[in-house]
Amino acid sequence: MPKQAEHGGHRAAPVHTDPAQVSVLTALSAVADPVRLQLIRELAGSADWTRSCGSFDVPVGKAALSHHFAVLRGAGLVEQRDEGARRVNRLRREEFDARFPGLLDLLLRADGDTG
Amino acid sequence: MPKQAEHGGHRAAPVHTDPAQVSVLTALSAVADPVRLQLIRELAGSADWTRSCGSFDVPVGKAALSHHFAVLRGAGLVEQRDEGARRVNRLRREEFDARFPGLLDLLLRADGDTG
DNA sequence: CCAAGTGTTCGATGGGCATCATACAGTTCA
DNA sequence: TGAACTGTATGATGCCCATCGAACACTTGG
Repeated sequence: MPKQAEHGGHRAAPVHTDPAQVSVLTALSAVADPVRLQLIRELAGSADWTRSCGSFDVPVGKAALSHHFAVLRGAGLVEQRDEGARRVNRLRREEFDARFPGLLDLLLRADGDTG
Repeated sequence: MPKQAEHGGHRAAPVHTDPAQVSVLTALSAVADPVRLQLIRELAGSADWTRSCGSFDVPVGKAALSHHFAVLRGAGLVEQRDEGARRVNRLRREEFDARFPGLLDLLLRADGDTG
């Protein structure tokens, strides 16, 4: 039978930050990076909990990728959950938008230019 | 009589960038800095063309300050005009807001925390 | 005409961050 | 059980950027 992550599981759960207690500067710095911007946009185009970390088309190695997701978590932008061997993601739309109204919309609508 | 900056003046006019052709990443990077954020906020609290570059209460030398204003110009956030020996500033509220709706409001309203 | 004030430019410096390669820890499946 | 896969942790590296000091250009007022 597939293991169900009983009694917490053996893996270290990802540390999350409540968007409510994220500073403006932290949020802006998190978002002012081409790779992370791409991650956010790609994530926004997918249903919640359907994208594992490795499933993003990003020109960096997996170590850097892991780092970027940590930054996004620290900015309250992304929530992660372990699902077997994979770690799946969810964009914290409403919570983040409550803290920084309009910012997420801006990133997702801004003419697609990332340069 | 006071000299009126006739026929263009001898000083190099500041180079401006139209907000309409500023990339999202450029705008975010410009704004994701504590000193520049403070400049924007202070500038937003003053009437247009009333603040010279040196009049801001910022913990950096004048060389760095000059650099920061250049970045803000390059992001389409600030317009500058020479007025005698001083260079006075104006926040390009409407133009910038037309390109990045809500971003400026976000910076100015975001709970005053800059950390 | 000279001194004081304002701002830019230049070169150098330091720190932070993005990245990588490697090693490691869990998970899945044959 | 062992090989393949997914992601994290660590140390090293390189680069970008914020900062500074100093020199320079221009303006203003004595």
